[in-house]
Amino acid sequence: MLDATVLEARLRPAAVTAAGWPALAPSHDDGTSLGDFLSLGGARMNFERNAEIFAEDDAADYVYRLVSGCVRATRLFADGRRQIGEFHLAGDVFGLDMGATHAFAAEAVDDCVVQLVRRSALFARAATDPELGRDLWHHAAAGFERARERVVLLGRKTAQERLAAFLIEMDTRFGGRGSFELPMSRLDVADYLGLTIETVSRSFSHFEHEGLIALPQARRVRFVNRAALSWRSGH
Amino acid sequence: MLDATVLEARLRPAAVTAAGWPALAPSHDDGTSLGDFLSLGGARMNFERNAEIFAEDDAADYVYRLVSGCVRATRLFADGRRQIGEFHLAGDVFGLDMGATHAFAAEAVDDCVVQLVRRSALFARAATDPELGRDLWHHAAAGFERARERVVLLGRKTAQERLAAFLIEMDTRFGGRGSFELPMSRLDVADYLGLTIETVSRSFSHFEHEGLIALPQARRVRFVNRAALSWRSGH
DNA sequence: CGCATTTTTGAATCATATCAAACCCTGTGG
DNA sequence: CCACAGGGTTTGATATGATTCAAAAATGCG
Repeated sequence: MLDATVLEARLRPAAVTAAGWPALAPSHDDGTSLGDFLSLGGARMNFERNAEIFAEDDAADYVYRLVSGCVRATRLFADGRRQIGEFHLAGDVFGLDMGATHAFAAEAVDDCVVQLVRRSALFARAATDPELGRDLWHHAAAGFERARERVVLLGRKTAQERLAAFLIEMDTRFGGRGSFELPMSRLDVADYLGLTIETVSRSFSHFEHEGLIALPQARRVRFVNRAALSWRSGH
Repeated sequence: MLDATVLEARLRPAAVTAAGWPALAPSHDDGTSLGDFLSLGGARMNFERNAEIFAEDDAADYVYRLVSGCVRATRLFADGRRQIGEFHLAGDVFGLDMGATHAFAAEAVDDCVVQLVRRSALFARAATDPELGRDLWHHAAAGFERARERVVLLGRKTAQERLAAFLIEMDTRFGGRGSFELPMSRLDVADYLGLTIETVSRSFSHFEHEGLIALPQARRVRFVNRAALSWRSGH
């Protein structure tokens, strides 16, 4: 739990330049007063593996911050096809839709702890707090940039390029140590990358046989040749 | 490339065409003070068909508003693959990236008139104008929502579903009259939908033969059975 | 008109999906 | 300690939607 002192430290007054809305290093985690707003004011809730946090078309009255665990944003077709829009990891703020209802459902990939506040409270505060307003823009703009990169990935990359890009993204988000545990199943990865579970599994095996990664367990990934993997991602 | 010097050169009176921008239906544009800010303060520039407005990795110092014409946001791979991130139509604001450089290039699909202001001017104003701050959020959030829908389209829809969704999107943006002229080539459509030009052409022909659309000319589309087309889009 | 560009159509090929089955964990209970 | 069960993962064989290669037909333009 954050106390007021930690909050002060995170507000980073030095970041405000003459321009007013400086370009911050893009990151999944806002690490800004938006996150702090959620951290401090938010009620806490637990969700177990596969629990629905909110459904598509649910009223978008709350904004969420993931304290721990992993969440997937999903869109389900009538015929069973599924697309995962994004994965959220600890620290990420999600559920902040523009319309009155959520455009994607949110489900717990594993056991999750989230904090939530009313969207109206956030907007009310933003009306008087210019820094929070700037952070809201940052949050939306960062989401936009990630989504555009995914458009490129899904529109033009091969199965192996998609998986390589995914592994590098996950490594980066887990700290860039080149070794991490995936919280999601192969099926989740497939629905994130616009592929089938079999193609994802085959691509994993392919990278392992090629010596780009090691897979001590199915969900445990260790980079053996990061440069080659990065090359394979198609940049 | 568009550095400040080149910009100055291009801003000479010759480049500034005659009066008042036409009252075009704002498609993606918010129609808010963000658009107004660009409309009122912006210098005007013309670009002819296929001209580059800015390149990928160019400094993102300017924000643009399309007065007339159509612009494509493109990402080019080293091996020639291309993905179009979005099409911008009259009224749209574009080029407002979060980072220091543009993540996509912008090119004129047909002859275009754009207005532009320095991003720093926009941000400076946003620091003191809460309404403009809110509009910036709106702009980014709307872009985010569109990009997410495209993730679903590219990740899970068939070629025909993609084209149907595209035609409905274009019709909506052109006023929803069920009859419109596409400004872009089949190749542009293909690179927008993550397909090849042949597959796009075949899908057009298929819809025509099925009686869903009429194609008096290749780029002139008239809806014959909108409901069926909408159904085909996979929603 | 004649030439370049764009679009359409056809045939062959390929990457990925689909169908099917085996494998491998990990927890449970005899 | 082993048998078993169930979810998750991998692998194999085949099918298919989209791509690629090729060429004809429109379209537009000087």
